[in-house]
Parts: sequence; C-alpha cells; structure tokens
Amino acid sequence: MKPVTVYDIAREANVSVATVSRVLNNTAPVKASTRERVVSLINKYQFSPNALARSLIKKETGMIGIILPDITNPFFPEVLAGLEQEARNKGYTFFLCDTGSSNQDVQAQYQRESQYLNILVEKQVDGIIMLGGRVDLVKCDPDLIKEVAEVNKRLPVVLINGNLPGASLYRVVIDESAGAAMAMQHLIDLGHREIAFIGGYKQMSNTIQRVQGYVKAMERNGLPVDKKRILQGGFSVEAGKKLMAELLKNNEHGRITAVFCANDLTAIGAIKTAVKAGLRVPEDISIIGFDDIPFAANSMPELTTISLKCTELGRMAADVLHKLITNKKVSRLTSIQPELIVRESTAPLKE
Amino acid sequence: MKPVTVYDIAREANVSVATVSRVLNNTAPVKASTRERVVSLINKYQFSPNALARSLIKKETGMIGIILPDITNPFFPEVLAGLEQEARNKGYTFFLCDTGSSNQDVQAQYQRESQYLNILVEKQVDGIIMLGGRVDLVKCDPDLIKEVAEVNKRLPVVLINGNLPGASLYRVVIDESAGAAMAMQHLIDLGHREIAFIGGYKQMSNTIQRVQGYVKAMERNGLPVDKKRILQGGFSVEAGKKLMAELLKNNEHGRITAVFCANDLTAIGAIKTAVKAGLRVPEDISIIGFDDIPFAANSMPELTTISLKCTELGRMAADVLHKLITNKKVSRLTSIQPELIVRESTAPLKE
DNA sequence: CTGAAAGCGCTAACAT
DNA sequence: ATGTTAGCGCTTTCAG
Repeated sequence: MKPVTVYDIAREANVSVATVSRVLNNTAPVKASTRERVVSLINKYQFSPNALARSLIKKETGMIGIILPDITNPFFPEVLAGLEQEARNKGYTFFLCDTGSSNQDVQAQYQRESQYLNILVEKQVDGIIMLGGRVDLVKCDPDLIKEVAEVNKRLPVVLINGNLPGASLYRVVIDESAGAAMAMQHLIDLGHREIAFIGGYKQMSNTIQRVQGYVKAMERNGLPVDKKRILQGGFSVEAGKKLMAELLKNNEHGRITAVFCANDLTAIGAIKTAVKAGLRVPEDISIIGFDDIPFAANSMPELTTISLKCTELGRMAADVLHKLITNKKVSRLTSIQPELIVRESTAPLKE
Repeated sequence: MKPVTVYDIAREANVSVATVSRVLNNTAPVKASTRERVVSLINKYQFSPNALARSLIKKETGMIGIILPDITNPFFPEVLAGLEQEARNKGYTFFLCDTGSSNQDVQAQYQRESQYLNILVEKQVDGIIMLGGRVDLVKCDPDLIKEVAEVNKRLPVVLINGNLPGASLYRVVIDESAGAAMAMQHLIDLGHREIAFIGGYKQMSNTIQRVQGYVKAMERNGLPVDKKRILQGGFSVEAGKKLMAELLKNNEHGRITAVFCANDLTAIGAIKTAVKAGLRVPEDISIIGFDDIPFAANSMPELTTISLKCTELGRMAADVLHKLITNKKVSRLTSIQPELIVRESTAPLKE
C-alpha cells in the first residue's frame, strides 16, 4: 500500500498541493470550507506528512544528537531525563548515541564518537550535545578536538561537563571545584582532619578538579596533604572497593577518619569494603560521594554526597543548544552550582 | 557558508552527479582515476552526503524509534544498552522517546506515547520498539491498541515484555512465569513456607504473571495462599518500604520468613524497612528481587534476584525488528529464559 | 564506464 | 484565497 502524499489529498479535495501544505502548516489563510474538506481527507487517510521532504527544503529537522559514553552508568540517564524534557518542550526529538565505553578500550570509544559525529551530520541534526569520552580528557588529542571543531562549523555543538580547548564550543558545566570544596568543608566541619580522596582517573579533568578541590581545602584548613592518601583508579563500584582496600592496608593505625570519593559508585564500593573490614560507617569512618545518583538515597547507609544537578545540567544543555540553533544569544559558559546532600554516611569525628 | 553537494563535487571533478553518487555508494564500477579525483574532492571539502535526500528516494532511513516510560528507572538503560549494540551493528541510529512516566499521571503518559508514535512515523523511521506504558497493561484501551495497530501497518513495531491483544505485533518477552517459579522454588528449597509477595500494580500484566507464579508455586508445594500476604502498590523503593511496613504490621508473630518482591527496587525498599524494624536480612527474613538491575549486586546485603536478561532483551528486540524491516522471517514471539542469581539476601530457614 | 534526466514528497515564491 | 512551478540533494533508470 503506497503511502498517501499531499498530491493524493490535493487531487481528491480539488485543490492544489500548495493549499494542502497551507492547511498543514497554517502558513496562510485558507477558506474555512476548503480547509475542512482537506482536513477531513487528511483524517480519512490518516495522512502523515513526510518529514524528510519537509526538512530537505526547510533545512531544519527538529532532531538533535546526544553522544555519551555509557547509558548504563546511572549518572547519564539523569542528564538525559532533563534533556528530554526540555528538548520535547522545544519540539526536538533526539538520537541517543551511546559509545558503549563499558565494553571496550578508550580508543575504540573515541572512534565510535567520531563515527556518530559523522552520522549525525549526515542525518542533518540541528545540533549536538556531547558529554563524557574525549570531552572529559585533560589532554585531548588535537585531531579529536579538531574533528569536533569542524562539526561545529556546520551545526552547534554543546558540551556538558567538559572542554575541548581551542574548539571554542559552548559549554554547560557543574562547578566541580565548588562541589569538592563543599564536600571537604562538610567533613572538616564535622571535625575530620585525616581525610583521603579515592577514585577517578588522573587523565580526566573532572578528577583533576575534584582532587584540586580536595588539596585546596586541606591547605586552606592547615591540614597536611599526603599523596599516599590520594588514590586514583576508576569510577566504578569495583574501583571503589579496590581503592578503599588499598587505603585501609596503609592505614594500620586507623588514622584516616573520612574519605572523599570521586563519585557515588566508588563511594558505595568504599563503604562495602570498609564494612567488610569491620568498620562502621559513619561511626568509625565517614564517607562522602559525588554525583547524587538516584541510588545514593537507597544505599545503606544512605550516602551523603554532592548533587551535580544532573537533570538541570541536561535541561540547560538543551536550552543552550536550542538558543544556538535559533540564533539567540547565550553565554559561552553556563555554570551550575552543586549542592551538598547530607544523609547518613558521614558523622562527627569521635573524640 | 553553503554546504557542498554532489553537484559541487561533480562540477569540480568534471563528471556527472551520477558518477559522484556511484563512488559514494559503490553502486557501479568507476574508472580508478575518476574515482580518485572524486574521492580527493570529497576529502578536500569534507563532503557529507545529505541523508535526508537519500532517504527520501530510498525509502529507508536507518533510523528506529524506541518508546519507553522512564529512562531514570535502571531497568531501561540495560535494555537500551543491548538495543544500541545490536542496532549500531546493523547500521541503525535510534531515537530515544522517553514518555517521562515518573513526573505525571498515566493518561499524560499514554498521550505522550501517541505523540511520539506520530512523530516517529512522520520522521520515517524504519521501525519502532515499544516497552512499558500501555504495552504493560492487562486491559488496554482499545483505541490505544488500535493506534499502534495502525502504525504497524506502515512500519514494523515490536514489543518488549508486553502485549497489545488484537494488534498481532511481534514480541520479545522474558518468561515471567518461569522467573517467578524460579524465585519461589529458591525460597522453598531453602525451607521457607511462610512467603509473601509485595510490589507491582495489579493492572499490569507483568505483576499479574509474577503473582500467578507465586500462587502456583505455593499451591504446587501444598502451601496455603493467604491473600493478605499479597500486596501491590508500585515498583519504587518507596513502594517497597511502604508495603514491607504493612506486611510487618500484620505479622506481629513473625511468621513470614521470606518475601518475594515484584522487582529489585521494591526489594531494596523492603530490606531497608526490615532492617529498620530490627530484622536481619537474610538471617531473620529472606528477600528476593526481580530484574537484576546493576545495583542489585551493590546493595547491602547484595540482592538475590531473577535476572531478566535486560541486555539480551534489547538485543533480541533490535534483531527481530531488523529482520522485520528487511523482510526476513522471524517468529512472532521470542521468549527469553530468566535466570536465578543467588547473592546474599536469601538464606536457609532457621529451625 | 559515464551522462542526462526523472523523480522522492514537500514548501515557498510568484502569480492570479 | 488559491494555483503554478521551481527546487531541496540525492539515487536511479535508461542511453550511449
């Protein structure tokens, strides 16, 4: 069964295709009686205008692309939820481009990003949002940066929580330093002085910023910074377990009383290891996370953490992208303030 | 800056657009020297063929749509991950259509499904996958069913874990009854006889099936079925807490020794309530979940549950859809066997 | 191996 | 208020 087109409708309604188009788009006045005739035909055949043809001519598709590393990491669905809301309100549909970082090495991931970038350009999306992957790198390969810069010449690209220096892209970010400062201040206010930092990757800018926040807070409070108490190695629960075990091994005298984790997942791992080692959280050791993924509220004990306002991040990114697409003015950098969420995994230092 | 087209390339290479198209698609032999000329021009201008124009003529877009209720529920990202893998391998990009069930009433959700259905048809996707929402209803409004049936006349629609009777759609499902049976058998094998079921919604077919599995297993083992021990009220952690509290209230004599939860989220809520009530899990009460979301392995205690093979579900759905799109034969119903995952939240009944 | 020309389904001047 | 017509950028006969 051949799909019905504007021509079919036009013929049967005894009007021209232009008129059909007009009632479809309300782009010019149409006599009530003709409009009615056309509308009823549209309903009769359940006519659905071909968006490809329309987009081909209008040079806009109402589609945007979002490239992210791993939908399975609970951080990203939160961002997506915000993005979706805002995008839908503005009339966009979006391609989810998951580069599947969890099952492969990073090179393959960057390659996949490139691949998706090309596909999205070909499909004529109105704009692209990127987060994770190369965007998080402290030192990103210039070729990878250039590639994104080239795409950005054709259509707007906005970055969430990252940067590609030199590509001069629009960005919406969470204020990582502020977040790290909040976390540390919370621990210090509770009386902790022997604090460790675990998690993350040192080649990633978010980790660097969080570590810097840790170091600065220690120094600001006149506390010594011991590099042996800053451990990197990933963002997963497993990483958290491993790093915490390492920390505990070098901590025979039980001096460390609080741990600032690079994210909630590592914090959860850290708690598990601590508990298995016979420590009580938070009585014996306070643990604070970072991100505020939904699960943070459901762990046992419930996790004290820094909310990265994921949903808002997504919403803002969609908003900025929309403004870019419609040539409205936006500032090049939108910064969102994180928030301390106090739950059960931190407690005052026992004397 | 105007985007470059096949015409621009053709002109500069002194060939016709047909030839450019040929080298682009390898659709006919082209003399090596001409091909080279064209290719170098393509690289020079970073020419990217307009997929809209191509799709308009080829009547295929390489796009599929996936409609789901809430990306924030950890069950769905798992499905998506499988879907993405398979779809990418087969050359598809996909629209994520989240109907945002978490922020609204169900009517608005169904409406949003309808809206997305229309958009996807207009955008000429090659196929659609639906899960959650109306698809899960035991008694779905005939109009809502008909709507999907109509869409299915134009392009293939496959359902994951659901059904719309009468629309005769292709489906890939997890064998819920088998899963429920596994869960119950595990508890019974551990010696439990006083078992309750909590969670889910009685208007949803998955809940019905799980409850049926519960009832059958009880009867098969000659255990009495007490309706007061079958409680519905949602799939969230909150629901789990509430329902568990209710169960405990009517359980003053501490007779119930095991609880089968409708999903992992409710199981987590149930554990929290049980622990707060002074019960030890699993020593005093065994709790089993359903789904095997990633977090199930990270809760404390780690959750014994039934794996719904989410990733495989997504992968199979993409595979079935692809076969449908390419007119290959597939069976109308693909059923996947769940798997019992024993962790720490269940233990033998104490004498 | 290559070119000319006819569309895919729609919108947007430009007429009337 | 409505019709005519020329594309949007590409693929695909059909010739040569």
